[in-house]
Amino acid sequence: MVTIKAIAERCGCSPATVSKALNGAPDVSRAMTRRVRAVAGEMGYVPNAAARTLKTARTYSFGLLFRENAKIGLAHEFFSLMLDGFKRRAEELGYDISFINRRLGGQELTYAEYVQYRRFDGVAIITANYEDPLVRALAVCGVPTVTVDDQFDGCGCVLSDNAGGVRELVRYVYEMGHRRLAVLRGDNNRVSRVRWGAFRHTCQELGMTVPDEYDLQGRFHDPEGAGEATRRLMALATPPTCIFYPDDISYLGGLRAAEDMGLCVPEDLSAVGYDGIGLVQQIRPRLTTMWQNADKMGVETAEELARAVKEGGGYTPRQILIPGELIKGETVKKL
Amino acid sequence: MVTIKAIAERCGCSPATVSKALNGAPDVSRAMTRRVRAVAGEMGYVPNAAARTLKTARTYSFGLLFRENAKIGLAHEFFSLMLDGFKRRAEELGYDISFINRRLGGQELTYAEYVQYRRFDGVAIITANYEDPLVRALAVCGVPTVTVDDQFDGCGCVLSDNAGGVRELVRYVYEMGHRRLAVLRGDNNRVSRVRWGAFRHTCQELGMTVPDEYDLQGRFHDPEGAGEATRRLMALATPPTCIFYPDDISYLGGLRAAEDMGLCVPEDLSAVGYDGIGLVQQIRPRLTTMWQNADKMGVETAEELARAVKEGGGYTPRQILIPGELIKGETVKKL
DNA sequence: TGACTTTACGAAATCGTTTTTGTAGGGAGG
DNA sequence: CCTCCCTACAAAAACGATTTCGTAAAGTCA
Repeated sequence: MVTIKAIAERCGCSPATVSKALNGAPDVSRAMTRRVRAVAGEMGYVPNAAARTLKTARTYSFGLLFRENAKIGLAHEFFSLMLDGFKRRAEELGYDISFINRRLGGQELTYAEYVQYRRFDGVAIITANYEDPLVRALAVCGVPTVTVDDQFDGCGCVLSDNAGGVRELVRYVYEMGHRRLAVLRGDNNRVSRVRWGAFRHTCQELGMTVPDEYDLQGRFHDPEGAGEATRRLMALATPPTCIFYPDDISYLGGLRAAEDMGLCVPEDLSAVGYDGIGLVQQIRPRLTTMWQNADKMGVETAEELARAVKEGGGYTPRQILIPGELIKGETVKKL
Repeated sequence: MVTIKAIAERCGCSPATVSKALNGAPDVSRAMTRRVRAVAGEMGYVPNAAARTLKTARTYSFGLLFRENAKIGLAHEFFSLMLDGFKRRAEELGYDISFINRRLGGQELTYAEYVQYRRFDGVAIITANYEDPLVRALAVCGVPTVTVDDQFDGCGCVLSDNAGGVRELVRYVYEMGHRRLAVLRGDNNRVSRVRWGAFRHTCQELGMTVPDEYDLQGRFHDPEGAGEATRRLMALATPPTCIFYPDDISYLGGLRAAEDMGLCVPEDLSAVGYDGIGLVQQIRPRLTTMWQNADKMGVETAEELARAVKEGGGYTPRQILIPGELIKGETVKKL
């Protein structure tokens, strides 16, 4: 491992000068700078991150808590794309990414302790169980933090415009002539509550009442549950004309259940999803859904976090709302 | 930030003793060890990774090159699950994960240089463009490395049993009575070549000849291309009875194309995929395909890498073959 | 009791940088 | 000529841990 000291010897100067030359300090002559850099290059010098961090207390890396304890972790296109965007933009901004862990040697740390151990410049929480005390403790432990899908004091946050998305979906379905809308809710978390609130509110605005039997508690990414719910809804004396599924994947379960009952989408039953999963758009009938700009959410997370790091104590957290985009597919029939 | 020195003062002992007590060195009395640990606990001491690494030259972290420059990066269930398995197992084994980057300050490094900069204990290359000289240079730069889907000198590697998988698929289709099999190949890389070779070989074994017009060059994860190929195949004077798609996602394009031509799967056309994507299994007709154990591939990658690190110079690279599992769906008709 | 070993701790060097504080030497200005 | 101020470099002190070596004190044994 070639060090700064080795370069100094070869150049006949001091390690201090080498360091400054490599970092482009102003108090090194142009000639010396050139010489040092040339020698460093030909000796194959690569700095040592640990030494640099020890001295400067900066790591230029972000700690990432990603879908911690989620049923579906990476294996969901929406979150994968978000991570992709986050990583790409963070690297462009000069930060690299490490996963936050809880293990150190034999013992178990809290997230906050691990972050302190690694001296991350910032922390991104890309969806987690925000009820978890350990997660809450991490968010407020003093290290610049940006969360996705929920909001904490002092932290920036990036949110999908769920209320706006649902409103647009409901209005579209209404304009297509539907008046009997059923909704299957996702897990009982913030996102789900916001969407449900927007659904009820928009229905009311448009003069539609949602009977209790049209309003079912379900889960995200649960095709089986969605199938079951669909069977119940379509067995009602007056079934809904359109079902709002919590997400595109759940819709697939609904579709299967409907087909099993001999019902065709959209002829006998209209349906909308949420997410805009690319893979689901490949299948027929093309799903009408609200596409979420996952990549942009990831990108904004990185940018906001970089901002928080740069501004330090003077940082005022922002709340960034990312709009979706209505995909008018083939699953909502004109009545 | 509470340091070892602060603890030492509070305990009335030297930093050396604190360090040794915390690390459970044998030459510290039980009483002192207890005292130091208690004080460290109540002062909220967390070690400093940078200082430790600087001194010990170990990081206990793996660098990860993941789907670098791939069209579909994280957003593919197969690779996501692999990453999930890798991360989980690596953490269990005491390593944490950082993405390999190429940026350092203003300048651009090679992968190998970045790995040296961060002093990773090991490197996992979870699929990359292995033709890329930078990737090849990384694999042989001296740091313990495990690759997925390709093999390099001195590196461990984890491979999906593509040959076995294809063989099993072909045999199954043969047993179902099919004799006119067409194949759409994926991108021209190692995986694709292995699969194609196994396809040709098994067909020959079973006494089937594959005419040129049944053997098409395509790409992975390309529904549009697969649709186009399907149209060409089904427009032939004697079309195939079964199409082998390069993967489950491509199959979706084929299915759409077939439906557009008024053909039903599997009544008019049988089809098999590859991967066993969970989402695709949700749609009807259920795809017959070869499920790849992505999670296990990730797990084995972590274990092999940990082994390589532990054994150091004495490590003899192993090649780990992960078998898949035939999913008998509904897309291959009994003839 | 004297010699030797063991136990338990401390001093100090070290890892590779960065950064502060000097300090020569040369040029400018009076 | 003297002073002052740049410029360009060096010396040395950090950063926070680990680790080697040394050494008192205590224990062991003949």
